[in-house]
Amino acid sequence: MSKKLGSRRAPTESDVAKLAGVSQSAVSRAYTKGASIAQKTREKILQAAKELGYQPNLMARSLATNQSNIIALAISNLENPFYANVAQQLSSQLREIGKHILLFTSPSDDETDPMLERALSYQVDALIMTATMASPELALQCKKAGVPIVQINRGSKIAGVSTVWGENHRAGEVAAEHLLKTKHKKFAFVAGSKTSSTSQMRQDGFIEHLAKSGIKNVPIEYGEYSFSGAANAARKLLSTKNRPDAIFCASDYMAFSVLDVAKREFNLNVPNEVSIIGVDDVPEASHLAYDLTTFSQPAGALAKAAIEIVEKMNSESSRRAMHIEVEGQLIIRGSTKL
Amino acid sequence: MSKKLGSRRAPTESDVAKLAGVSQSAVSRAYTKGASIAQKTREKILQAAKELGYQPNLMARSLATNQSNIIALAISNLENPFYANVAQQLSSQLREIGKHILLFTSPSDDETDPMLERALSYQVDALIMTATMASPELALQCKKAGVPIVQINRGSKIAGVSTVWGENHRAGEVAAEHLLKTKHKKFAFVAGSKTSSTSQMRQDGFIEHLAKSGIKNVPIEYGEYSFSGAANAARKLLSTKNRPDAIFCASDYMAFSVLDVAKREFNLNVPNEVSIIGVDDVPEASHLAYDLTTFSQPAGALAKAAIEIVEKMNSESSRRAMHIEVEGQLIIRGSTKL
DNA sequence: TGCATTTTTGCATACGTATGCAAAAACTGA
DNA sequence: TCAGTTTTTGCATACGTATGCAAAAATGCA
Repeated sequence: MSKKLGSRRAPTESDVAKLAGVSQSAVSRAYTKGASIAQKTREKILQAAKELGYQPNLMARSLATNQSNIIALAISNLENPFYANVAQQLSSQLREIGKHILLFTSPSDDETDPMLERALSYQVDALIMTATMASPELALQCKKAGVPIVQINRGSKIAGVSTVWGENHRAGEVAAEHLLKTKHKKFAFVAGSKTSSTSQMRQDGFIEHLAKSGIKNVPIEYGEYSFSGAANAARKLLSTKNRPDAIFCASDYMAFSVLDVAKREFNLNVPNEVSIIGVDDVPEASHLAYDLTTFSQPAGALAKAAIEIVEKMNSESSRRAMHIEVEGQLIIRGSTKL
Repeated sequence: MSKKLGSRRAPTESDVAKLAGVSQSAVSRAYTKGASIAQKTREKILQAAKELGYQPNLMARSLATNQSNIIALAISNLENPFYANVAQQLSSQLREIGKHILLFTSPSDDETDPMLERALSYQVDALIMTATMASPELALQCKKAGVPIVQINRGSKIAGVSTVWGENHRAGEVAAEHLLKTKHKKFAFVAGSKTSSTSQMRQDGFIEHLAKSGIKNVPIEYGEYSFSGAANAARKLLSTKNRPDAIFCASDYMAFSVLDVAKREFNLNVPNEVSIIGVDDVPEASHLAYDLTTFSQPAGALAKAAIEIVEKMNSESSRRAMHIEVEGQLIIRGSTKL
């Protein structure tokens, strides 16, 4: 019947100003930390604002200040609990400093997503990427726009891209060391994807450490970081005549799949017939169904480091990329024999 | 050394206009679907834009049009794979229509989050909530601002709040029916939280259907939708002298925990000594470690329904809340005996 | 009290895009 | 070719907030 029933536009600073009997700029200053405004005036304004239910229009603010308090998060796969966990951590840590996440999920791992350039349209303060890689063009655009890029858990050869990661090389070493110490003989590795530097480093640490003890020709299969891919890798590894008694997986998520296959399809006793180690220590790893030995990669610490970088680069409008390595440790559970 | 090395501001429509030899408004029209502009002019403009690497400033656009193409997603717990899945679905479906998600994670389930009011500051086009409830005040604010609220998988008694959910009551009925048909005798229910209408409906369906067969006094424990909460619930249920041989859980996530406890702590054979049914059919439910019988609640369909509502309400600037129920089905796996 | 200093205030304008309106240009048909 | 019609264009202004600058008010000090 009526045209815009009740949808009067939201109150603005001018409305508040009128009610409080001051100018619009005064209202603006009342909300700006450290602005020059008398205490009494501010109170009067906040009172008026409350009365009207005023909420600042962050789009307008962003336009004026050229920063949005929005951070773009590119994530490939929320189903992988590790990344879900990182997202959760980022979100809750960012909310404490008044920033929010604009979510970009990309269809597949490890590909560069053209959609990401649109993120820049939102004037985001930074771009945090997990398990996706920045394309050189994107990096260039971001550089031009002064938007820092931080990659969590992926390396980058592109200058100007910051990185945060766990102790990947050491994860491999420590896994190898522990498996050697516990008298395993035949080793195998389930890698992520061929292009993943993270997976590569874990692999290097593992293989190199084994080599020191004279162990060569460790079989490697690619699980592509997916559940089904890892299952296939496990099937290949476990059906060879020379079946491994120790499998190191480049991620917990894949390790779960390998565990499933070993136990249910091959009827193997874990850990007595085959031990399995993952990397990440996602919450599920401690669930009794998996009870997975794993090298931890704490999502909270990764998130914290990424945010630190973003804040620093934004406040100093610095262009120099930063790199932070976050410590992990081996968590011994029931999927490896003693 | 120099002040703002290379951080020239991003090109604007005016820059493009100058290069293309047209007015700023022409550039704007070149990007506006259905605007009045000659084909040749548009091409000239797009060419110039490409040359400059121009990206529209969505903040400015939002300010002018009063809509942002951003949808706020409030989610309590990304660790619960069901919600991670819903988020993933929403994100990928929204990207197809050029919209994006601003993520709000709240610390705890089922609480209303004061931070959410800030979402309105971003001029979001809609607010989608999963496993969190809109407070009446928030609903009022949204109504004033013309921002539709859609709750996924939670009921709401607040007028004007739309809802999307699975067949909760039927889930309980079907679970009860299947357990009866397969000769179970002693039943139990692991509920979510006391305030969750979803849990309540599943419970009602379950209890009522059992009552029809003369089964009364079904024990109920609250798992609070958390892994540890469900573990405690399972411990209580399984340590009674009259131990149940069939447990229905209000979510897969809790069912996993119950499975863990039954198998590892009580050394029970699942399904021969106790059968377990969940609700959701998250991807993990099909993993061999759990192999969980469950009543499905398809995340993709829920997301689709939610988006449908948002689009409809926005295009018609309608105020009438909508309610959609999405069909599910019982997926029989190895956690229930035949 | 009067002058110098500091604090607070309002004015004016900028941020980048969208759009109503009128002017200009491009068509149409005879 | 010309008048009438339609399409395309530019001008001007609006959206809501931030901020440099100068005016005004408040404060300090003698």
